[in-house]
Amino acid sequence: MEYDFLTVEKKWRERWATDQTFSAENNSTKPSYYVLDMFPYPSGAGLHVGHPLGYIASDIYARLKRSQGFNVLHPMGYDAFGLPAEQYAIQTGQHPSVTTAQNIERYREQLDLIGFSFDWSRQVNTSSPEFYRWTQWIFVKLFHSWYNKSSNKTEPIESLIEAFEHKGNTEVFSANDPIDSFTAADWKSFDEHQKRSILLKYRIAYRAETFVNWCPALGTVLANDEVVNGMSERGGHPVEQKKMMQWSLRISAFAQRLRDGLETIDWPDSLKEIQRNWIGRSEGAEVSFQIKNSRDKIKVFTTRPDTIFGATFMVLAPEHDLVGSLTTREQQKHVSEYINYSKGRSERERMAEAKKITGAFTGSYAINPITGEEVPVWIADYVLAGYGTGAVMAVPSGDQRDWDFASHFDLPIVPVIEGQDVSEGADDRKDGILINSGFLNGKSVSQAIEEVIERLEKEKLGTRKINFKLRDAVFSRQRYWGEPFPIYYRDGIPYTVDEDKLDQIKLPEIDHFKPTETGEPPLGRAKKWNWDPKAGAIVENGSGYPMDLNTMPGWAGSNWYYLRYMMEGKTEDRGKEFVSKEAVNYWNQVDLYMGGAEHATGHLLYFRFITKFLYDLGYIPFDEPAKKLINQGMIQAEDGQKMSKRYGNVVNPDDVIAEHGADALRLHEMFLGPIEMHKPWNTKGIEGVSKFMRKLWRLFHMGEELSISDETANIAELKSLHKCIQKVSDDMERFSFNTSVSAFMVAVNELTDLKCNKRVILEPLTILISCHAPHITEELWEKLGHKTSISEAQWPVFDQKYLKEDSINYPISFNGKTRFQLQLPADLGKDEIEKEVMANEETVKWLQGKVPKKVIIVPKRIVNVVM
RNA sequence: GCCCGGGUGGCGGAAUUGGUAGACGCGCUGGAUUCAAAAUCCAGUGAUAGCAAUAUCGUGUGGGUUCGAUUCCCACCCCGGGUACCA
Repeated sequence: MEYDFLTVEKKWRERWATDQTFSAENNSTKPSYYVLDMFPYPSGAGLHVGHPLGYIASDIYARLKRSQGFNVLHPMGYDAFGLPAEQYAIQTGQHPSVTTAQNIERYREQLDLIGFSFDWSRQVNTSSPEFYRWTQWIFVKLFHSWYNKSSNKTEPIESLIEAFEHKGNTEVFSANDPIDSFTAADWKSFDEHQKRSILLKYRIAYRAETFVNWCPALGTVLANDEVVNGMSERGGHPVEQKKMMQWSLRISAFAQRLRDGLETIDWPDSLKEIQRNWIGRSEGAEVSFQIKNSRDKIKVFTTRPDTIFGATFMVLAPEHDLVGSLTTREQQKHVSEYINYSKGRSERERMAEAKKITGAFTGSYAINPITGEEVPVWIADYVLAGYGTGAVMAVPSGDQRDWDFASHFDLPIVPVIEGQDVSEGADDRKDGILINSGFLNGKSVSQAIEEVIERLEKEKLGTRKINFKLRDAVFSRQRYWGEPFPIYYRDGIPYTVDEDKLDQIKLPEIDHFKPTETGEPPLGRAKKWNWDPKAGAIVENGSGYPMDLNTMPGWAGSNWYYLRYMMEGKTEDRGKEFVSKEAVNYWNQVDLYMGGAEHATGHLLYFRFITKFLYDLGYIPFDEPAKKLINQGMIQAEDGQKMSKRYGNVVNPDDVIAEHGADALRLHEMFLGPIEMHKPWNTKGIEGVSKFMRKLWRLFHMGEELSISDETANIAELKSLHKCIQKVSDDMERFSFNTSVSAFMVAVNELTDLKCNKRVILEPLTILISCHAPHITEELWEKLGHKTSISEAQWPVFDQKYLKEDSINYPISFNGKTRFQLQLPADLGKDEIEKEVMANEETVKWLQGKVPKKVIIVPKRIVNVVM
């Protein structure tokens, strides 16, 4: 009888479900191991064969760890808030929760077919009130915290208030935007409105008017990582810069720690590099330029303070705060025309026309703090309002953009490094000897940087400064299908709903999911969306304080979901904490996190950020969420194109499973190539793994009957088995699943040739294969008479002694070319081999009495005689 | 432009530390079995020359280090990813 995968797979699918074979225990004496997948967004399209690739790999590893005696947490859930469900709702009028529930059901069916060892009892759904109640709770914590740069950690806002009460804000060193200083007495004289306005500028979750990415087509703001080439990541609509009042998270305060933390985690180098570039650290100095005949100062950031003698003009971003006061009467018209022009250019136009040089002179002059020279102040949109101070000292000899600008507007270009050629363009050399630079002449670049900064700091004209590209993350969205903010407003000041009342803040029912006629977010349509703090309840509009109308972005739930899985039981039963101390102490960090590299600057950064935040406040005992991360590649269509409903090239896993079985699908996906590689789906190849499974099945059977002997094994059989144990164990430990599949294909072929049907060989072989192909091995395991699941079987132990050989064939080569081979006993030492080689008849014949310079012996490989 | 990866048969890919390149699978060729097919099994399969043993060449290109290089170093070409007025 041939292997009947349909019947066998159905049997074990049901058995695993009823026995709850893979549910993890929080009380266990075994060591813990946490294998996590990036949970899917349940879209209407269902899964294609590319989606489960990472899940299969992590499932294999989770099964391996179980066999090795670990208590394994391997959960799954749904990242269910988001735009597609909402857009579908706008089109059809169906509530997003209805379509989301349908999609989840479909996903579950598809996932179950593949035979994953997920602990479904711990499933999470970010859009369920029981879950998002805790997302809201974390937001409340973010709101009631500030970043203390002196202790370099997050602290409760109470410690800031205490500092204000004692010393005002002059000695508080925080990661907030600069605000006016005040004394302890001032603070005490402020009313609540004033105090709260000031505190808002310090909070980790704060509301402020900033330049944000506004997408008119989606009707919402977007975070930087959700914008690709000036277009929205979702839908590809144009995005423009707009100054708006929005919630933001102060992730920039964590920039240095997010960068440093990369050194402590085992993540792919390429991914760490992407995060490093995104965080974008640069060392340099902040320098103040006094404006001539004015009290105003322009602060600039530069990484090259040594070139300050070459700074022949200044450029401000058109949005810079000082533009108004610096513009002289004569230049007024000119400047405002330019500001209007640059406002009218969309982000995309600016990118497309990057080479176009534009700008306007303000009429003012700044005084170079080192040379005392007067330099003109210009505005131009090649200087970004959002980076550094929004102003630069332009050094056209060293910076190409400054050079282009200087050439176009006929401004002076002064070389400041020996040998600099500025006739054709800027000459951006990183080392050399300074010239035309007063007291820096003759110094090297690195020396000059140090001396300028020292001088600036001594004369209080500037400071050493490290700048980061990482911007604070805009956290509010003008959408319906997301977590509502637990925030209400009194006199325009945000207040949080009390922690114990958060379960009141559920998404309100509304009749349409579009923005209101007055341009408010969809929640503006809710008839009952006011808060009564005394009653602790949502009340009819007009009878309480208005609630915030925004919702949180898609990544709000996904940045902490991994902690929720640590709690036992269904979401609604998981107690009064987002995660218990006992659970988080037992499971600790994620040991293996599997997911796509496309989340490098989004989810994977926020995930690390929120972990550091919760660590600072003492809720969790670690400040990096995942020790090891593996990025699975993408499976493309056979022509290398992306698999998508749009291109009609989707291969459905259900169809593959119906034809070849789930185990064949699993083996085949692993066999396609290294896990992290992008690769096209190959239909032909699956025949190979189907053939392999039939061979495996036949190894246990004689005709229809199970045919297993209790004889002891011979050397050849033991050698075959132990070769396989060694290779498969090594390969799986380094996540090389394609070669581990090869290894047991080799073993099955060898044992078939040896006509081996011995229990002592086949039983451990089955365990080796069980992680990759769980259904067939479970069936064989039961046929062998075992009462427990194969996932509880112990991983076989490798024994070197079975691989030892009696003799080794040494290829003998002279000057790198092989001449002949010599059979020698395997246990000879290097000296003995050399003696044998030199005494050998053929060697003597070849040497003709000459003495070789050296004889190089590489054990088991080759003997090289060098003349 | 800058920063990371990578380039091996007809194809997907092995080669873990510098040590017999091409494991394993697909495809292809020939054979066995069969009325026939499917399935299965056996043999072959980097290129060139040869009946063969064998020889020569061969890991993007050119050079270098080494007894020995897919692996290390230098220069270049090509492909993939990230990022981009970041001062």
